[in-house]
Amino acid sequence: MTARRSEAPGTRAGARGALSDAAVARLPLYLAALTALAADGRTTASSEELAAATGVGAAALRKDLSQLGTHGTRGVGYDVERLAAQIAEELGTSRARSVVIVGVGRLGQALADYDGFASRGFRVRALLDADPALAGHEVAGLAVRPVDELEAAVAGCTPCIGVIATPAAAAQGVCDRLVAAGVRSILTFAPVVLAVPEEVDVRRVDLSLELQVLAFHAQRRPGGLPSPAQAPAQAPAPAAAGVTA
Amino acid sequence: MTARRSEAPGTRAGARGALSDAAVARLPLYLAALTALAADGRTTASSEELAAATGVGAAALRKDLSQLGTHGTRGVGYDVERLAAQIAEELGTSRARSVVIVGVGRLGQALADYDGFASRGFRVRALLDADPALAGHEVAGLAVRPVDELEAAVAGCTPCIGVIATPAAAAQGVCDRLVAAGVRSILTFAPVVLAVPEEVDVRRVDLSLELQVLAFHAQRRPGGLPSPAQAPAQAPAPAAAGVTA
DNA sequence: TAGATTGTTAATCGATTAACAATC
DNA sequence: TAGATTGTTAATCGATTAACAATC
Repeated sequence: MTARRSEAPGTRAGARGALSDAAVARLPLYLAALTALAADGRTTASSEELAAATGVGAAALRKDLSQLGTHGTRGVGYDVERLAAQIAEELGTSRARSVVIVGVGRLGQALADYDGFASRGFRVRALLDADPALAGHEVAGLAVRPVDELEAAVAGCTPCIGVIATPAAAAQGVCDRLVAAGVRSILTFAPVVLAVPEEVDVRRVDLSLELQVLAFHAQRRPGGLPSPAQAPAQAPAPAAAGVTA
Repeated sequence: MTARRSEAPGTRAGARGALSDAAVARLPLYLAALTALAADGRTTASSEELAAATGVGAAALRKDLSQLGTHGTRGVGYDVERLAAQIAEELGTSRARSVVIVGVGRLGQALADYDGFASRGFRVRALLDADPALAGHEVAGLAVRPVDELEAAVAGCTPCIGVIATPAAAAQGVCDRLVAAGVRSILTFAPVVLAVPEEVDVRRVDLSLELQVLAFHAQRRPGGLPSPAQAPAQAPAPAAAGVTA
């Protein structure tokens, strides 16, 4: 039941190397699709179905799964329950994982009671904020603690994933403390590049980046933005009006 | 869908083809780094500096910028202000862009007053929610409107980027309405694959996906998760002490 | 000029797609 | 068996890196 990744050197070696980063990022998509299928009472699914449900190519999907060491059945497809369990195992999602959130502004609060975390085995163990006014406040069933208690909070949550939802200026300091406290996995929402030791895994979600990419595409779409029919040449909008319908 | 660039037809054409998706996603990083440098009073920056600040390779960065049609100066580097302006222009960030947010739960609220949006030229024009109890409530200076008014709200916000922050079950319906109302760019936080016509650009941010990817890496990290005990083996710091400098 | 650094090409690396033999 | 669908290989495509000539 443990990670059989470092498997016995007898099993057809070479079959599965490490999954590529791109492949790993697709695993949660497969898992979500399988969960939905299972909820519908489906017991098997073909690579084509899963591909359609996830937006991934069928060939890529089959390759990912085979590298996982799964066993679909030729002529039939994959066993929904079994594959879901296998992916969950692979992702470490079958075990509960602990999370500490630093920064309890609106975003931190939103994350604290985000359904998608709990339903995938993530348990928020502590909420920390530098603002003393917030301390004691209850969010998502947890009392917000002063950031001084970061180390203590992390100690009570191994292995711990740290989530940084502070303003950009505070992020590196918080990151340093998390790392010093032993946290090796960090998800940050602060729009800064965090410096960390090599063994620490940082993933960054930049909300405004996504919007900027959309804006880029919109701008060069044929009828998208460039033709400002009624829009004033440069200055786009007064931004004053109430807009109300 | 040739990425027809509108620029003044005189600038050495042919030099830049369409930027790859990967390159486009790096533009906001460059812009942020340049903004930070400008704030520090720096007037020029080399590709090496920008690479270090963004975590991108210097060669890749130079290639991206040259495809943008920029002009750095050999032996000197890039003009910080000028390059920032050029990238902002390219991203459409220099013009204010309008945004409508559907779903005003915690996440929607967090997005509504996220600094990173406003500071990059995104203006939230309307907040919509299906819950009548929320209607009229003020969030980030805007009154929440009933979702019935979606079409009207979109009409008052061209060109409009739609942000979906509803529960998964509601997402496709909202998406359909946005598309019908003319929205071509959608950012969704709902963990479902949205079906849209080809001309609509959808980007999806899946918060739990990021956490799952972190969990995957943690699980196969040498001292990461597999060892159940407190694993002092590799762990560098005791994690107990106050750590205060 | 001498030193620095870009813009660009060629080489490498990796990921996706297509195809099909294996096999349920 | 006949039909379906996997697992895997080979081909394609794209992105990153290295290197260096151009040139400020």
